Amino acid sequence: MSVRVRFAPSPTGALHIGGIRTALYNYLFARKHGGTFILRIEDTDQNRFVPGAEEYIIEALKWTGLIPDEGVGFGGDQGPYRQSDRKEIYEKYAHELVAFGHAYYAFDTPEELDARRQAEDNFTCNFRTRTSLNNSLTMPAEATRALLDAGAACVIRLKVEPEQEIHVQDLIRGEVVFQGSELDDKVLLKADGMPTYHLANIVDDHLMGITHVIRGEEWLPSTAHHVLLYRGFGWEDTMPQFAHLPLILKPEGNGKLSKRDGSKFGMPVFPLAWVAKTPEDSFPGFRETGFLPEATINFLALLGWHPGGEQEIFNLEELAEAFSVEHIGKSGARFDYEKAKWFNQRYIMAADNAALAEHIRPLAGAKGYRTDAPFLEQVAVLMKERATFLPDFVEQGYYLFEPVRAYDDEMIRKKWNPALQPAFEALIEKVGASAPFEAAILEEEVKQFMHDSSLKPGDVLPLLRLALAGTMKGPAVFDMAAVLGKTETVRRLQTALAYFLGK
RNA sequence: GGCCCGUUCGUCUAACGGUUAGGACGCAGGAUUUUCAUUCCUGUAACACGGGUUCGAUUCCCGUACGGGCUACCA
Repeated sequence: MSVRVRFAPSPTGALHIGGIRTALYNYLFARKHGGTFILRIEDTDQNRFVPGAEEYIIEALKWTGLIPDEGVGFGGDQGPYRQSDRKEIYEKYAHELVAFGHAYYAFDTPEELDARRQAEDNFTCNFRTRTSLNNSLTMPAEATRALLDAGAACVIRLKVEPEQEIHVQDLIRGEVVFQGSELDDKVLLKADGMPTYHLANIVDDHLMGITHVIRGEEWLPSTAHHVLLYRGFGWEDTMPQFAHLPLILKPEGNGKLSKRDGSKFGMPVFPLAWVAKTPEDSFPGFRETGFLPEATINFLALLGWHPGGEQEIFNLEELAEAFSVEHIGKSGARFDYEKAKWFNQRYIMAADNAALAEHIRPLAGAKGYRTDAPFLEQVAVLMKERATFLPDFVEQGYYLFEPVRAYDDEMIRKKWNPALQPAFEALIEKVGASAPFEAAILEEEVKQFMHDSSLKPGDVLPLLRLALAGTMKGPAVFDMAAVLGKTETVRRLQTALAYFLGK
């Protein structure tokens, strides 16, 4: 049987970076086994629905290159893939489960249950308490019928039998055992007619032929209920295999990575920016911070998984080839932003100049800079070994696009000397006469000039660099000069000389 | 509180009874580059603790501690 896996997020807001990792592992598993990767939208909670969240999820998957084979926005013949479009299906199955004797109608209102929770410690709906609640188990059949016919608000709950052990074979954790007596009677169908996660999940996974459920560890405790549902429906023989992923933890301190950590540590924890009504609720993503999607994926893949061996850099195909559930770690992985930056730097360095130029174009355009490909490719060549993020090309390397904004006065004080003026003027003349204006030739000429005028490289080169870039950081001086062109180079030398003299 | 899961350098991890416990990030030092970065060397640092099992435990079992998750008509 061919592998079918699904990524099933809820459109309750921006998709967390941990969600992307879950999608990634599902994607890799599907690719590895020649299977199918499905996107299913789990929007059964109408109260938590957030407009734009579904679009965000789809865009995030597209950005990272984790393209589903089937799903909302991606076609497929096992749909609909949005749970709110499948409401009647769940209702039918829920009632069927009641008929089978594995579920029951419960008429207790949320308020009544809350009252019991207040009054009793550890109150929960289970085999013990259901005998003292209002449901089709405790009420005469006619009374239940009457309430149902009258349209009384009610939910359908799973009837968990206490005298049983539920064994879950987890691909990552091995066998996990739960006692039936410890499990609560989970709501399957809510009063509004919508299913809960538990019901919808099992019905959809079964109907969609899902073979492996790869999801976050937070689902491990409820997996026992899920097994009971498969059993109740008589689907246990085709029940998918489970793999519960370790969570992504905060960079420091306790707990799992949260939205707050993003602003707290000044780093993205979402793939894409989220634009909300207020700035406080908006935040940038990996994309806007200037991460390459390939680097983001590589970083995420290794957060909780490693194939063994000493390779660190993997593209998507290599990841899919190397992927195996057995190598997924069991413990939570701390989000290591330094490592994420390292990956990005590596990917920028290794990137094709033309591709980098395309990434730089919108950033340059936003600042009103030149955006022609030949020029941007030259910028890429000069800056790629110095950039951690994409915006670094136009921010750190701004002087390649516009005149020097500020000079490093400290350095000028060290290197400039009024006695140098004649030599500097002669140098400007020399540079202005250089042709063709190329880095290697220019370098040769300037070296000859230094030799002829008995000047040391340390006397001249730093000043040249200061004149062109204003700072001591940056690409080789002659490379910069070549990219700037003769006219601009000479202009900057003159401007700088005037500035030096004014000091 | 109850249930479930976990625990190797600061961080991500390798190891699947016998290793000088390996790699990567970070950090520190050095070389190259008369800038920065890159590159290349070197160094730093870990088997949570206590019992077993075994000729031998980081590795298997039990317990403790610590961490995490779940405990909604949320997913």
